[in-house]
Amino acid sequence: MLRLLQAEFADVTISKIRFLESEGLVTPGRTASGYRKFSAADVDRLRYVLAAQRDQYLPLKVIKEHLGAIDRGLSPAAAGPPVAPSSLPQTPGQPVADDFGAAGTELRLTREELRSAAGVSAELLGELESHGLVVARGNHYDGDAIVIAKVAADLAGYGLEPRHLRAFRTAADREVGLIEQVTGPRRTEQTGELAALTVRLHTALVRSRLPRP
Amino acid sequence: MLRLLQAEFADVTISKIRFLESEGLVTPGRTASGYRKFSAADVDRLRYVLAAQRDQYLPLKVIKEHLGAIDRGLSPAAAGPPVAPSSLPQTPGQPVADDFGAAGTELRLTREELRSAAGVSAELLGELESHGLVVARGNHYDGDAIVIAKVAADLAGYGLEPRHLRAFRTAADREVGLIEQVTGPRRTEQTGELAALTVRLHTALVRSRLPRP
DNA sequence: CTCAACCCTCGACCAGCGGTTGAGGTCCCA
DNA sequence: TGGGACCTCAACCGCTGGTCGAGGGTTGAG
Repeated sequence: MLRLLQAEFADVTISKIRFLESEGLVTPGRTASGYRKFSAADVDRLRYVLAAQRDQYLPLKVIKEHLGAIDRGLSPAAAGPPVAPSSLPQTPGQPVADDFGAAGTELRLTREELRSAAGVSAELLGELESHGLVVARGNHYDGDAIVIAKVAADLAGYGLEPRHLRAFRTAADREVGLIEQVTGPRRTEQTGELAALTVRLHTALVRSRLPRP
Repeated sequence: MLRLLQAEFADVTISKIRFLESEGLVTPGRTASGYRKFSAADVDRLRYVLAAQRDQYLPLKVIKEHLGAIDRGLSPAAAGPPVAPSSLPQTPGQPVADDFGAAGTELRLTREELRSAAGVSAELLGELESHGLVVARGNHYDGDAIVIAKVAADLAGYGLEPRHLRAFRTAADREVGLIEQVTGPRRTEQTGELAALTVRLHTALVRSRLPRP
């Protein structure tokens, strides 16, 4: 069976297969005396693993998850290729990464810098400020303001204007209030962790309540 | 510009970017005094690199080839996912993390499976249900329920119990209500996009309102 | 029964990737 | 003119994905 796979994958060795087994990617049967006995299904599985490594460069951890998904009757989500650069309208992107750790020095943008970084009109920005969505700290704005302004601009494209977004502000305020009740008003190690958790909770709740596809 | 990318990719650091430059993946301009000066195109390029790493697990060597191909006007060959072994019932995948795209077949877990997947006590799960945080759909639970239950368990470690989390439920309901006002009660292409946007808005708002480090 | 050719396990070791760290120095503007 | 942000370069590091070898059992041909 080793020869069989070697026909297809040049660099497979016994030790590699043993290693893959030790990582839980295959679990061949055993003979009475302890020799491995590979079924056709085991060989298919190995083929899948080796192909995923060679052709998709996937790390074993991810391949293992895929196999797990396949076992449970799902098919692994194959992330498409990222959007090529130099196509400018990048805005509708991934949700913001859940990083609430202590950022280094904060970005300090002037109002004009913020406007151009987010690509929003002065008018929209004004509205966002008057509804308390974007706030300046001593006449400078930080990186979150960029994200907020960009998203607000996108939402405007769906007919949602700043005034419709006030509820988000109050929800966020309440969320932060809750966090501060737990960790106190000063920023600590826990503050970021807690924020990451609550935001995850929020995200999952929203998703779970969306109409089913 | 570092902060700009950090909004999208949590773990980018200055040293990482310098490393990427040393590997020839970006070549930002320099000021007279030797400081790096990143053009919008450079930032796009970095975005591409980081997205490829995070979402496709591509090694830098491969990403570099892709970039080279793009520069020469080609589009990078994206290897499709390998053929699944032993062709089990192929159903579209489980939504990963913050993916609001049209999920295919949902995960369907029994209560007990959910409990063990999330690692929570029957008691906690009961409370979560009675507060409407976790809901069964015809006595099965989906993947979001796992996330919700796990996070709730973590939050319990901070003294936040299910009853403290009701506000999250109502906030999520309102958010979904708003989305449905725009896209209608049926799930469409837009529903997911809009949800991703609002969740991003929420996240950025929370972060912006956290006490400064 | 014996011997060669396999197979097993387990722990030590290893190379490369993808960065991080720190020392030593420059730049710049408040 | 002080301090914070930036520079370079070399050393270091942790993790992944294995390989190697010692020590020992199994199998089948002769």
